[in-house]
Amino acid sequence: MSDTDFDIGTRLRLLRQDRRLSQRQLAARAGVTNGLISMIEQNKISPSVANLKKILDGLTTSMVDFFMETEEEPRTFWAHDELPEIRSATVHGPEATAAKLSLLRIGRADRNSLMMLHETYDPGADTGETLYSHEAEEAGIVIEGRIEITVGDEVSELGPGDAYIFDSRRPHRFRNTGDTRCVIVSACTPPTF
Amino acid sequence: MSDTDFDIGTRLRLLRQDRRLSQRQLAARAGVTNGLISMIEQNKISPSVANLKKILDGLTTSMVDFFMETEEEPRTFWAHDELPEIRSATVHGPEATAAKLSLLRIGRADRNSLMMLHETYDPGADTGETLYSHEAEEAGIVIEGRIEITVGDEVSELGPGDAYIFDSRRPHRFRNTGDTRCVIVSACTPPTF
DNA sequence: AAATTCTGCTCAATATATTAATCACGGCGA
DNA sequence: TCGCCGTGATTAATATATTGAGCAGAATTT
Repeated sequence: MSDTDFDIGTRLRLLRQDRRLSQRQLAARAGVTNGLISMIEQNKISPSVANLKKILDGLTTSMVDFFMETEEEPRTFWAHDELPEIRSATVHGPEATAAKLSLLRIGRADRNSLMMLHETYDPGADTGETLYSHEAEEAGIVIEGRIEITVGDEVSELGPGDAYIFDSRRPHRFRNTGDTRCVIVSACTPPTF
Repeated sequence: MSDTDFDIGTRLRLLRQDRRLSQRQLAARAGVTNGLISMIEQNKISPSVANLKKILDGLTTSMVDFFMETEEEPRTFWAHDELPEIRSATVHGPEATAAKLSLLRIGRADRNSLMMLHETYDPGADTGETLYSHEAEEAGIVIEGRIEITVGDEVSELGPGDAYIFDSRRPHRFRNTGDTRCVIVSACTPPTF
């Protein structure tokens, strides 16, 4: 809820009004219906990129230009709920209970040479064996709860204040085997995942 | 068919493979299903911008960066079927017969100070009264067929070789009243529509 | 080899976007 | 005031995207 809904609607509306076009006029140019444009401008729907492109063509604007202004400029400070979530998927555990895993990202692969994550593991959450990525190192420290971490053939359960550091190419897995949620703060460099 | 379908699929696939992620891994990160990613990579569907954003977040890539490489660099030459179409909508005439109007664009408002159009009016096609846009001038010459042009209170029917030039702020309308299609080549500056 | 676990792709069911038509509101002219 | 045409918003019907499960093939392990 923090990231997926950036305001396409008003951006489009402003652009259209700048061109002095009504929704119907733009619709005719783009080859879509006016209702669609109305919905989009109210952020009631998320248009397909194909249709968005049609509309932008009608405004003689490119995708890049459109998202350029939507795009946030390089920032320094972020409120917690502004942090983009990477793994929002609900991982289904072996039991019926679905375990959740949340990764909030600080820094971006294409802008920074360092990336941090605020990781929250609900009881039962499990990353599964992950691939070895490019040359990278990652480290972290447990803030709250307990977590079982496997790196290569080493296994350890860490609690608040405990920490880890390893080469990302070694296969690794994080599992919350307890019944209380676990919070970790980690960092990696370079942020190539 | 020339413009709306730029190749998002392979661009996404390349990006994913560069990150050494499988479709499922990426899907988990993005919070969507692997099937969806498969479809998108094959260009079988056009994803919603919301879902594309989710996926790009999973790849720690921004919309701008994504479309940047999709974007064509400044070009000089264009094949006819590469020209982007502005007004692809089928305008329904008063009769049951739907009249078509096609505008192919040469040059872009955000890059050029001059824009040209290759306009094709099927029999019955009609632009309707258009708004007066910003300060601009437009001119054109008829290549094929005949067209009735209204500018302000002046009306004239032009044939092959005939031409026009006027201030865009004056209300204007183009109508093909004949039974054969009409082709016009026009130019305007600045291209603010 | 057989079993296991990947990979990406496909299909029916479902959710969502898109259309086409209509609505209510406001401005404008008779 | 009445009707007419413009605007943007809304609705039910339709088309499309998305899900969730299952498929076959390739690579690894036993």
